[in-house]
Amino acid sequence: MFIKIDFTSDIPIYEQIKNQIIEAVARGELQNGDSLPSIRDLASEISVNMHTVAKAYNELKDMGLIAINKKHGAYIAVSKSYDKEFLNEIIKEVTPIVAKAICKGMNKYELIRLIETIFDDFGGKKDA
Amino acid sequence: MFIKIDFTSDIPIYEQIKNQIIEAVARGELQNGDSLPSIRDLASEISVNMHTVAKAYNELKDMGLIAINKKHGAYIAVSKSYDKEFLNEIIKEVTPIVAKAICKGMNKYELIRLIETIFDDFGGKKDA
Amino acid sequence: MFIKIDFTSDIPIYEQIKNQIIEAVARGELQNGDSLPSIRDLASEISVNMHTVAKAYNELKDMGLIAINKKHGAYIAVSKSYDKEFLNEIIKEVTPIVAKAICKGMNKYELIRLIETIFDDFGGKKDA
Amino acid sequence: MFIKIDFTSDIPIYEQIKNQIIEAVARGELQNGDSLPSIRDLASEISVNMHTVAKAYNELKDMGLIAINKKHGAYIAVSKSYDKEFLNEIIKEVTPIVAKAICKGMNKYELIRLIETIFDDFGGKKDA
DNA sequence: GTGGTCTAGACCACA
DNA sequence: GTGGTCTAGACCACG
Repeated sequence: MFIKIDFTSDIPIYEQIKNQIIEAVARGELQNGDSLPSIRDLASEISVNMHTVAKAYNELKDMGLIAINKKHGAYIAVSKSYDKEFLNEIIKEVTPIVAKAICKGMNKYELIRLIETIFDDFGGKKDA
Repeated sequence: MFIKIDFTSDIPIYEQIKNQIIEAVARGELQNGDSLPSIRDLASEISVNMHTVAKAYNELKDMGLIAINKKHGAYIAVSKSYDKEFLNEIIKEVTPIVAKAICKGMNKYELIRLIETIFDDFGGKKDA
Repeated sequence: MFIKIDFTSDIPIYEQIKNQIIEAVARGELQNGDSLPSIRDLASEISVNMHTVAKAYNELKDMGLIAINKKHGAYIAVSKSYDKEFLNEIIKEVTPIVAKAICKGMNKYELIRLIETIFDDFGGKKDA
Repeated sequence: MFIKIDFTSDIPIYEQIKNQIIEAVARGELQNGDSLPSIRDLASEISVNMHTVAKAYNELKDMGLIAINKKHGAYIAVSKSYDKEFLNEIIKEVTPIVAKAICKGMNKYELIRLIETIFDDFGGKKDA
């Protein structure tokens, strides 16, 4: 499986798992219907506890990115729609980063270029 | 003072202090040489522990945003220059957010517009 | 057959089957004597395990909604009478929902209107 | 403390904790700002594991009923507003119960009386 | 075989 | 002293 944990990072393990799955979906590597490894399988593969993987999966479920059931385990099921609440969340997350960039003298076009590059690295063709 | 803590948020208090100071600098409200309240004053004003304010100030110092000395206390001392390391940090922070936005169906131009708006809200004139 | 399973839901499948049959009876679509599909037929139709359908049927039998025999299979056999025990069960189920609604600021008349609407959607004429 | 767990019930312990707190809020016994026992205290008091209480508290937080922070622990912080999503959730929960009642021959007015009684038991004066 | 719940006990960050 | 994260290992319900 594609997930790599950095045990020295101060980002919680479950967050790392979550992020890597989100990024795989953004990259198009995981598509609707694709199934994720079972909680126990992934846990043993990356040498973490079952509960840690379970927490990641549950938060992905809450985000509307995957569905979980006992028959098929966890699989990608993206509900593609962003509401005002989601936008506010994004804004809250991005604002301090933008502020930091401004403080360090980054200008608008440099920042936008950066975002664009990151976006395109996910396979921006989809939206070109 | 301009700092408002949301004790309900799950962003740590020291992080909230840090962010609000960063944002005040980005907005131009705080400029090089402006002095920050003393640790004890700010702590008592916003009803938090001195350690908490100290932690925020120390991290701001490490970021190169403020300087601290016994004579003048803490004051803004921005070194407006970003190196590759800083860029990598920004990228690491922004990447999962961009991925999340893509998963939820946001396209590149919507995302860029969002960033632009946030940027401009800080008083983008400086860099236009 | 009229049953649709949502494999994404976290309501167990056997519960979904049960609920949909109960609701069909409430709507009057299924009436006393009407026969239900055989366990294997329904199972294959909605692509679930036979055990799952059997569990749903058994619970419906325990509720006094259907009867099962080898000759006719499962058929609707409602005993329209509720005792104190049934009332207590209903109360236990409804209480936390009412409490939640109150916490969220719903008032009595809003709640009652909601229940009335749900009731009428089942074809309230029968009891008006 | 007021929480009583039924270890023989098939309702998960964390759900029982959640419900009892919701009901205490609905009854007005717990009001905005009132603090809940710390996770560990409540856990030891009702003889369950820390994590079980933590799960209950976290779900209450997600529901917008309590806030949690390290300074004050958990305390009531109701966000009183119900949106369409909340209504849909209530409807989904109530519908099968109403259907069951109809099947058993309950009529609309009996059902409404029942709901009214439950509502009033929470101290309906607030909304009279 | 799948996830869900629960326990016991540990360590850490925040305040 | 508070909650947050993580581990190890158990039992159960669902399918």
